[in-house]
Amino acid sequence: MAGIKDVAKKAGVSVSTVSNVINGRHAKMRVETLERVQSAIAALNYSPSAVARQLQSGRIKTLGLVVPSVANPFWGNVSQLIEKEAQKRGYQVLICNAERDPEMEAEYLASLYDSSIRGVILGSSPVTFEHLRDRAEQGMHIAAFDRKTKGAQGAVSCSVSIDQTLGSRLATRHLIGLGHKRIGFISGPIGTSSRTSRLEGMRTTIEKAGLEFDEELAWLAPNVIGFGDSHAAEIGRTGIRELLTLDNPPTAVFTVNDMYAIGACSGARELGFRVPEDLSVVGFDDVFISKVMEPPLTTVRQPVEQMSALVVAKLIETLENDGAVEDPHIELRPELIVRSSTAPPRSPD
Amino acid sequence: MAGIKDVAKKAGVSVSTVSNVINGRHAKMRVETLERVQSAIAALNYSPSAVARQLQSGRIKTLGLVVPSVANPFWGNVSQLIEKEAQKRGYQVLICNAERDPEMEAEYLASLYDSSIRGVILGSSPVTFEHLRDRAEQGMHIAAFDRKTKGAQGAVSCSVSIDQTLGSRLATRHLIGLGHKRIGFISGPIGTSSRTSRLEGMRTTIEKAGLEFDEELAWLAPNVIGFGDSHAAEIGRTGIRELLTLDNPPTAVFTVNDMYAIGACSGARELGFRVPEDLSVVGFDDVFISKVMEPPLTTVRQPVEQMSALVVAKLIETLENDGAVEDPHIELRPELIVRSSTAPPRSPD
DNA sequence: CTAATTATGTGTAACGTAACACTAGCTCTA
DNA sequence: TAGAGCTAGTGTTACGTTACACATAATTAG
Repeated sequence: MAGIKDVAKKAGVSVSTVSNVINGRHAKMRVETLERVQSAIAALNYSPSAVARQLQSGRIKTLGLVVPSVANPFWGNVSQLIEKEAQKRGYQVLICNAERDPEMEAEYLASLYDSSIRGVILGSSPVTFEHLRDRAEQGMHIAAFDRKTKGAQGAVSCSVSIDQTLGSRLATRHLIGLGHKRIGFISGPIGTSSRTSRLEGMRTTIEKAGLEFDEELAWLAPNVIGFGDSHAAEIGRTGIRELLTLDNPPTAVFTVNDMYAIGACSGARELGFRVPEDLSVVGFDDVFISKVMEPPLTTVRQPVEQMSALVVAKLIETLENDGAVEDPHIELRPELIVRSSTAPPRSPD
Repeated sequence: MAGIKDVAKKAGVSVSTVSNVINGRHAKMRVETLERVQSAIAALNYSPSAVARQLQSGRIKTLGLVVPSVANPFWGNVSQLIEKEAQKRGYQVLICNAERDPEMEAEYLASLYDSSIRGVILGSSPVTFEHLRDRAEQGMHIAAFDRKTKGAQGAVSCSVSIDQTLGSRLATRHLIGLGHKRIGFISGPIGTSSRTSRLEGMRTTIEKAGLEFDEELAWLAPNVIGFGDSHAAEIGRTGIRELLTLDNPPTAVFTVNDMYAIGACSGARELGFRVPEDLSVVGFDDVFISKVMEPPLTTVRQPVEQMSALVVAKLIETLENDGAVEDPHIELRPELIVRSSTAPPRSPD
């Protein structure tokens, strides 16, 4: 309740002086005055209003973070890493769960914009950035996480991602190397850039190996509202059930993230399939649960710590140099982590 | 960049008129004027500054949410539910990962306070609220989630929790009913209200059953920095390893949350113990993974949807009536979900 | 025809802070 | 002793909005 004026009155100085004290500009100030101001601050339990400061200065040290949902452990983890990283640099983070819904994303961006936030990390890798282009033109800087910039020219200021195609190539090669010939693919409603790339990588790897890619084995979740990242495991379960009840079911499956993989393992077991004896499963992300689940999951690891550190660094650099950053688009390499959810197929044809 | 003045100039009206348009007060306005203003707004791509509004009005429709870490799926899920619930009521949510560190909690509260936020949901159930009392006295309203109010008088405005003791009673009784006599307990560094209650509930239930509670079987994680909620499964793994290598190991274990339980299952398997044949495991929370893991986890469910809806309702009510709410402290009942991680002990003594 | 009333806005002071240009009083120097 | 230079501050404006009291013109009532 107490404002800078109250402090000034109490200390018998001008508001400017109080402002100087607050902001550490007491170099040429008599200690006596300094102390009087300080004790007035303490007495009134005064702390400056962040809102007023923002209005005055124009800039806020807050970043927006738009993710599908923090209920998904992958994004929960990433959110935490990003928040920590931003904090190191004196920035706050405002987390938005947009459920991969372009409309919600646009609304969140609008709301962030109105709050004077000009830097946003976007974690949902939508195929198109059209719904965000307006904001970009209004001066928001958007950093894409987990997504290449192709098709987002102009809208995206910087990006950090992994080589998605390499990731699925690693997974697919591993399965082919084990002797699998019919490999399934499970994804949410395709419609994100990273997922499309992962499917593409798998397809070409299979074909390059001289095998046939059966489109029937690529299962894409229907795009049902409220059936998104918060219920990822459910999607995996549904997907594997459909694949395994096919006339000619796959002997292995590659899922677009670990949550789907966990659900797939569960769904397979319900149908009497053992993992990995009857079905090999490869996930993506290397969420911490993958290591402790049964069986421990073979998966493609994304270097999320590094990625998080890089996006916030790049975004802040963009913000503080108003758009001018060298090397704004970074692509890292994923890594295959082989654990126990994959094995040679039971009966090689 | 464009402010209300620019719009006013462009439309040839006063700022007041523009303000009236923005806020829907165009009842007694000529349509012609209204349209002129609207097209000026559209032309300049104007949207009002939330910051300026806040400064002027004093109130912000934003709630703080302090959780241990959204990287923990339980809190990730709760955060999402709370955000959604708040949104329904026109409020935003600012999520803070405080790692159960009282110092970080106090800092976050300070930062929220400076941003004019006066309503905070606290999800870490600290034993004491001393570090937050100052803020409460400055006029912040704190809602405790997952924590009873005992010992927090004055600091906490409202609370929603479950009957923690009942929860652990249900879990313990279930294990005793299966024939277990040596039941272990795994927790993070005790030091949260909910954890203390859960241990107490277990202890008294065991004693009431005429069994002896062996203090050696209550394993509490050391309080290591950076070894908190983000690495919960690791803690469970470490804990069970110590318990199972005891001279007289337990035949069952009750963990303070599902993440620990998952880690415990993993750690047990590493030592050659099968779940549930050689070791029964009961978790707490009923995180979504519990259902799909192998074996599906027996656990105590917290009605998180209901709890989330209730905290935000109570907190907003508190805020809008400035402290006066009827029935501010709500306690719900947890529920035991029996799945496949529990079974009778292998060799009854 | 005058006064009251209605319709349609307008002008200005807040909100709490920071930046910037300013000043009163003193000390030094040539 | 005039003026330059320093010390230790001060006064005012601006940031973008809303609230509230006020103004002007047209319409209506008696």
